[in-house]
Formats: sequence, C-alpha cells, structure tokens
Amino acid sequence: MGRGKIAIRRIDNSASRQVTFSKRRKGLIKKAKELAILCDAEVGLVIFSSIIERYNNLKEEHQQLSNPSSEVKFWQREAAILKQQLQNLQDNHRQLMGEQLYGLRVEDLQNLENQLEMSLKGVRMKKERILTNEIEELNRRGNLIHQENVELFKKVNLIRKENIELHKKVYGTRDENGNAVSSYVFHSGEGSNVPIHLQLSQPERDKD
Amino acid sequence: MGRGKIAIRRIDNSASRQVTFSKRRKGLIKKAKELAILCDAEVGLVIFSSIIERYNNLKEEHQQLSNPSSEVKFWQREAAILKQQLQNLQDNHRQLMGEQLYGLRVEDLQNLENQLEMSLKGVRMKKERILTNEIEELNRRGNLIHQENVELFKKVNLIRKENIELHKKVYGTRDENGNAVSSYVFHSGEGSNVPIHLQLSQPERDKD
DNA sequence: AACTATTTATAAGA
DNA sequence: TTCTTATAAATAGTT
Repeated sequence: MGRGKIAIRRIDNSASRQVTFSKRRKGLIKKAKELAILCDAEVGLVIFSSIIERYNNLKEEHQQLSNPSSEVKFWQREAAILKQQLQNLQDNHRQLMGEQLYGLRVEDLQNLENQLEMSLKGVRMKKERILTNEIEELNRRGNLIHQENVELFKKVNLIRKENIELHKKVYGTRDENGNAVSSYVFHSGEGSNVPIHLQLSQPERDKD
Repeated sequence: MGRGKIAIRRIDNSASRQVTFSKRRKGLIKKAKELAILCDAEVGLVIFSSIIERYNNLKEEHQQLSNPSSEVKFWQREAAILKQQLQNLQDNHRQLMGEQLYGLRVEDLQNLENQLEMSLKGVRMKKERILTNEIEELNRRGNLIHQENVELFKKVNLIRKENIELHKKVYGTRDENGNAVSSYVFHSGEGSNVPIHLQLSQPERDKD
C-alpha cells in the first residue's frame, strides 16, 4: 500500500529502514489499540528497534566529524529513549497485568505468573549462556597458560636438581647452614595433567 | 476500510465483535511480522480474547439446550485453546528472549530481566491484592462473630455472677468442694475492644 | 468462508 | 521530521 509494492524482506538502505520503522510502528500501535477497543480484548505490544542499529547509523552519519562529544550526546539520548521505552513497557505491562484483568481469578493470575517466570528463566539462561561462553574462553586461555607454567616448572626443577647434584658434589647432603636440602621445591601442577577449571556455578538448565 | 466506516468503540453485537476480532487479529499479526522483517526489529505481540466473553457466548447460544455435556465440552475446548495460546506465548517469548537477541549483551539482557521481574511483581501484587481482599472480608466476618462472642461472654458472666451471688447466699465464699470461687471466669475478649486481625503477611508494595 | 466496495495504511517523493 | 498523494492492503458489510 503505497506508491509501489514492496517485497517483505529486510530493507537494505538504513535510512529508509528507519523511516519505514517509524511509520509502520505507528500504524501497528494504532491497529492494536483499535482491536483492543473494538473487541474488548487485551492486546500487549512490544517493539524493539535495535540499539546497535541506531548506533551504527550515528557512526555512519558522523564518521567524518568523529566529534567525541557527539558520541556522548548519542548515549545520553539513547539512555533517555530507553528510559521512555522502559516506561512504556511498564505501563503496557501494568495495564495488561494490573488493570485489565478484572475478570481473572487467582488461578488465572497464577498461570500468568508461571508464564512470566518461564520468560524470566529464558532470559536468565540466555544471559548465563553468554557468561558461560566467556568463562569457557577464559578457561581455554587459563589452561594454555597453565600448560606453559607446567613446562616452565619442569625446566626450573630440572635446573634445581642439577644445582642440588652439583651442591652435593661440593658440600654433601647439607647446605652451608646445616639445613636438609629437598630436591622438588615446586609441587603445584607438577604430575597432575588435569586442567584447571575456572568455572562459576553452572546455570540451571531446565527442560521444557 | 470496508463497505462502511465504523467508529472505534466496543462493538455491541457479540457475534460481529467475534468476527472482527478474528479478522483484525490476523491483520495485526501479519503487520507485526512485516515490521519485524522489514525493519529488522523485535516485535512481540500478545492478544487475549476474554474467556468470560466466549463462555457467555456459549451460554447465550445454548441457553435453550442447557445440555450439561455441552458445558463440559466447552471447558475441554477452552482448555485446549488456552494450552495453545500458552504455547504461542511461550514461543513468542522464546523468540523474543532467546533467539532474536543475538545483538544484545549481558547488560541489555539484565535490563530485560529487570523488566520481567517488575512485570512479575505486578502480577503478584494483583494476586495478593485479591487474596488480601478475601482476607479482609474474612476479617470483617470474623470481627462480627467476635463481637457476638463478646456479647455472649458478657451475658454468660452476668449469669455466672448472679449464680455466685446466689451461691454465697446459700453456701458462703467456698463451694460445696471447699474451692475458692472467683467471679470472672471468662476473661478472653472481655474489656478489649481491639478487633482481631486474621491477616497473612502483607504483600510488598514497592514504589516505582 | 468468500466476496467486494470502501476505507485505511503507507511507499515514494517533496 | 512532516506533508502529500498515488496506490496497495485491510476490512465492514454482504452473500
């Protein structure tokens, strides 16, 4: 519906994607409200435009300027927009959950509660998956460093042993202060090939 | 957009409200999907049609039949529909929260988590408000019964006192077994006009 | 569930 | 961003 027909696929041009987003969001909100009023239904609508998208837009637009204060301004504006969106979402949810549920009983509310808890679990899982990945990456690096350390320890001990043998030949089994000399000074890591595991408590993974 | 223009207000006729609901819901979902694809945005849509509404429709349609098995069938169908809606909602949420959030970082996910927690709080508050109301009603009734009891106790004590006075006149200050007789037997409730308060722990009420 | 006369949404341009 | 307008799409009433 417009001057021409368009195919429903991601609009490549960033600017017109933004324009279309604004127009269609407005339309969608209007239709959602109409449906709610006309049919006495409860309609919740959540629309996110990508933060990254808007940030990239700004960078594209201002890449020649590269003014450091413009970046600050971007984030300030972004924070304000997010705050507003959060407010809208909260209002939305409050309306959906708090005010328009006159007909529902404790039982129905319990269902909603369970549902929201599941969503929350989903978000937490996603978050924990990211954290777990980061931790695994750290583990990988940690293990590499650990392997390096093991090799270094071996070398150090080898040199120590050689020194002790040398010492014995010169002084016997006691050093110059009369103390007993033990041959393995560094034990940590040596002998055990089990990699260290820098892992936080595992996230719950529920089946559903 | 149709044969005639309509005003955006609740459609009185139940049947055409139902038809319009179906048509417009379909349209809204289509537009939401288009927006999501065209503008690479995340769009979540939740549409509830009222359970009560559909139940009343059934009752209106079948009021002459009043077949008890049709009511059973209604609730069975209702359960199936609810199950489906729940599934849709979960899919919706899973898509919104789990799959389409590639670009978001732990920080953004934390925001979503906070948001969902607030929604959850809202639902719980609503639930607890209902429970609180029920408890208050019970309190009201309890207080009435308590008042009745207080009055009854007074009467019983009055009669006791009279009996004791009578007893003294006949036997002195000791009863027939030689025990001391005290004049106020029932103390509970007497004298204190503070109503009893059968209240569960108060729900949290956060400011936001 | 289809049909179609209209209204409404919106793509492109200014 | 906002307005304009030609045109596509949605849908109200009808069959």
